[in-house]
Amino acid sequence: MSTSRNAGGPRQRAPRGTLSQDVVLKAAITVIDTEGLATLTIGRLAQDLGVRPMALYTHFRDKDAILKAVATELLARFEMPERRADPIESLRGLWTAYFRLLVDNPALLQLDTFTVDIERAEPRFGEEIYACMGRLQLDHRTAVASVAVMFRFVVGCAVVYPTRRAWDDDPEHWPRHRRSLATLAPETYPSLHELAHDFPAITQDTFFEYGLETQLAAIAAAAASRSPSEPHQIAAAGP
Amino acid sequence: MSTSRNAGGPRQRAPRGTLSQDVVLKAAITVIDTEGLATLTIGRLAQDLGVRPMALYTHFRDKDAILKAVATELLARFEMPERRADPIESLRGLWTAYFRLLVDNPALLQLDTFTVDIERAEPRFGEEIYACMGRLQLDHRTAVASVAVMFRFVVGCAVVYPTRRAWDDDPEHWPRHRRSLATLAPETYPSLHELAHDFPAITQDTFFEYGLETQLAAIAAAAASRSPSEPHQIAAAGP
DNA sequence: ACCTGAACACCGTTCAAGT
DNA sequence: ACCTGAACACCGTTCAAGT
Repeated sequence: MSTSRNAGGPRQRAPRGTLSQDVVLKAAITVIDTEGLATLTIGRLAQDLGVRPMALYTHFRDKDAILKAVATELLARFEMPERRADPIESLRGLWTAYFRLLVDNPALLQLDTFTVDIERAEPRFGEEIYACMGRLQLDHRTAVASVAVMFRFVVGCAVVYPTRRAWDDDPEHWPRHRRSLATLAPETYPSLHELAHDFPAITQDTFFEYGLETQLAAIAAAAASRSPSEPHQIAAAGP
Repeated sequence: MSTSRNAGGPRQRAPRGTLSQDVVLKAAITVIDTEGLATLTIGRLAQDLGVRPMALYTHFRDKDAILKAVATELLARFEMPERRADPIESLRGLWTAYFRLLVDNPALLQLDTFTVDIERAEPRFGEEIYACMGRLQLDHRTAVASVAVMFRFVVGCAVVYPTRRAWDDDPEHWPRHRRSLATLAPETYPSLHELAHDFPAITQDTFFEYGLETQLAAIAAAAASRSPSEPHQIAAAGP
């Protein structure tokens, strides 16, 4: 099951074709997917590949070059959804796909806040997003600001996701949280104390959807106020 | 100007009272504020304090204990704004203060996504936020979801801030960006290509304000639909 | 009680040497 | 051209020893 190529016993010298950029990259991705970015070291990678650490430097200048390649590879996992007739529906699909990409590949956010900039890394994503904005007849400033806000919201959801995802699965988490709220002095913390009786358990995915819908509604409202006679559903992608 | 206590020449043994939890913590904060979290090492800290690395272990169990103390200290920099008559205005002030905390102390986000949970670390913040929600007569579910969305948006803004802040100050950035958009094929990327002519330069702070206002408007709308006869401005914090 | 030297198990990486 | 051993400059940390 392991990709390790050293079967125990005295270690042999690895044959000449053992490594390549692609093989190293695949091994790195495997480590990241199974055990996380923190466990990815040159030594570990060499061990998995049945090779001495220095062998990797023939194929990559340094660890940073490997990480850059990893980021590109993970970004390529983005699945562009089909374009829908309704631009608001298209936006919903696009941003949800982007959210899923970041949540399913948390290493992307750890690697570099810049590499996560899908608008530049995946021009097709930016094109689709701004095509929707155009179909909604939004001016450039409103379009760019809306995209920036949505981008930051999605990044925030994804950053916070790993620590909080465990709460959704732990049936004791919210009861425990309510109990801790109940211990707060009602005089100094009346509002928090009141929440102790009835604290709604909401999942991470629901939080994302709630914020997504709020933002989509704001965009739809801005579009409606701009072209009141023309509902956004029938706006076509003109020349 | 440096806090270093070794004035060159052969190093003397440091006198007995040199270190304390507080002194180590202050030195750690100084390093983080001036040169960032990445440069904070036990060795560097010891050097700044005119002491051998091992001396630190008398006062902190390990580096992680130092980082925890640092996080607490940085969180304590949060400045609670005055409560306003209008709950929406209060929310604006509270979230802006939180945004400023994260942006001025980027180490907070690097330390741990959990420590950044000011709602728990600073109960007064949570209390003020939910007091506003109560004054707006929002049900618990809407209140919790709105707070969660705003929290994630602020975190996203702060995560993205360091890399993008430099763009605001670089007069060549947006022209360069427009030029790179112009190189895209107009047939495959019509919407991006169109943006090349008129790409609005918007600062990080403006992006935050735009999202903040959108979210506040959504909250005000939810409050208005809940108690149509009672504008939120005059809602009092009664029992 | 507090500071230290020596030593250990890790990192990533350079450089010269093998095949 | 590709893989490797030895060595280096870093990490954080344990442990026994100094004062």
